[in-house]
Amino acid sequence: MTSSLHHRAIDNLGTRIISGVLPAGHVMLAEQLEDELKVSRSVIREAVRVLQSLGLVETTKRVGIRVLPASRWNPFDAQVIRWRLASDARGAQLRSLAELRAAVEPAAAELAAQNAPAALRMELVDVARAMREAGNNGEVARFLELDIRFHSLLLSGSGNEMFANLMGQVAETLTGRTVHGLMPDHPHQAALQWHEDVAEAIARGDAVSARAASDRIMRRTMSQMADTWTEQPRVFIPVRQ
Amino acid sequence: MTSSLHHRAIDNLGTRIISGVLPAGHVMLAEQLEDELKVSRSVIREAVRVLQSLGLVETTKRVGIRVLPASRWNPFDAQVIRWRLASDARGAQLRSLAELRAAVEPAAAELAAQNAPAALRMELVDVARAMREAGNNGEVARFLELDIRFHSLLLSGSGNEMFANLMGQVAETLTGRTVHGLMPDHPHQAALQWHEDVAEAIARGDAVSARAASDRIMRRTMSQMADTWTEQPRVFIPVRQ
DNA sequence: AGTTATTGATGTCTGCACACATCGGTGTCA
DNA sequence: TGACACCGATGTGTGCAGACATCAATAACT
Repeated sequence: MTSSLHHRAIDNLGTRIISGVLPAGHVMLAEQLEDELKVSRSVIREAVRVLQSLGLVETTKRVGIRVLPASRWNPFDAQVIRWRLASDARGAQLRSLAELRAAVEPAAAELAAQNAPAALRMELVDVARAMREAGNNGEVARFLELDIRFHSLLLSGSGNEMFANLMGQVAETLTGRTVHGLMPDHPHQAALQWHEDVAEAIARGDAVSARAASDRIMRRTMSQMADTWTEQPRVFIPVRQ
Repeated sequence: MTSSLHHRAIDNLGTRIISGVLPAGHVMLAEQLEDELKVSRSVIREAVRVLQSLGLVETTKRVGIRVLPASRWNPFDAQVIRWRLASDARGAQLRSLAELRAAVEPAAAELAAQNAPAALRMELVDVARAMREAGNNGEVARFLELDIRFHSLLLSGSGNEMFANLMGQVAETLTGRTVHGLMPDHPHQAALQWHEDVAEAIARGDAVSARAASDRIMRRTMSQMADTWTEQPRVFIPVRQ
């Protein structure tokens, strides 16, 4: 299960590294981790190997297990994102995800207008119309469900597996926004209209209009959230020489 | 080193899974992999744990190690990308990366104009000017080097670690384009000008112009490459219910 | 200063006990 | 007779313990 010793060891170490409790440069010994987590060597070793593949640690003979700086972490890994969302860097992570989404969704809309399967285009139109209904009726939970489905269909319909992979993060973002009460009970008519515009443009294969409408949604979303993360420190990843 | 038994086991299995030699649904046994790769159980177990975290396999008691479909692979993992570039799906992977880059770079330019450190802005201008010089003189190798640095600085300067993480992939893309002779010895003047436009807009904090100029570069790049991957099959990732 | 020996950590291998999902047999009931 | 629920055998991953191999940082030596 997800609560095997292996997964618990990964989560324990990953949480402590990303939260900063175990800072970059900190060196640990496998043996020390064994009695700290009360597990055997194989559990520690398998966990360390996974953390290594995520860029969280590196192992050196004669030295031990060294924690790597944040610039080495794989920022696209779902688990890394989850750990960051649970840390002090939550705001910065949300901003990064929002910026990525704002960049990707209009491109995905353009591609979906060119490539999406017919069934997906039709469902997109249906979902956009259902969103208006749920939004006008103040059905918050149903609106969230439809909103997630709309944006998932959009990303999936792009035919770009990297775009599609962002479905999970988008769903978490939208859910978080609703749970934290940042969504009005009755979404703005303009936003509802733009969703329908995107769906209909994709349905008729109008890539330019699809991108434009999606871009409007994203710009509005970004400007709404901008003040949430004012003054979140930015992490600049150095350019390797 | 990277040629430890552990890494070789990961590479062996990863290559075979992503190339399709080991198809989705195929079930392997840890013991069988031991004598197939002539390594011990611990090596196999640690390798399988890593492949599991990449979404390439899942393990089930009483069943074995099952290969997962491509829709479960982590498309952002550098190793997965490398394996795909070495497989039949090379064209599709290059297209996905190009589409992602086309979506991200203009957004990165916009953010860099707002957030980049002063030193980075100045270097960006210098690099853009050096690119023109190297391009006009037909110094292909130097131009490639500067091109990589320019786009790396841009992504880094955005202050978004996800954007910055694409530096490696962009470098590989640009290098591949040059190595495969898809780049003219003397880059077009318009492209050189747009690079300077991006740099200068970022230098003066003009986010709108920076995005517009970057967008022109990306649109040109995409239209140049579009015919390279015509008829590459697209992978549609299903929306989870 | 350069070279060699030591040492201590990860890397690799192996045998064992345990947990538990699957499968097939058995018994019960309609 | 047939369908179904139960239950134990089986096989596989999971976790553990101990050993030796390997290699690089450091110390010792020339």
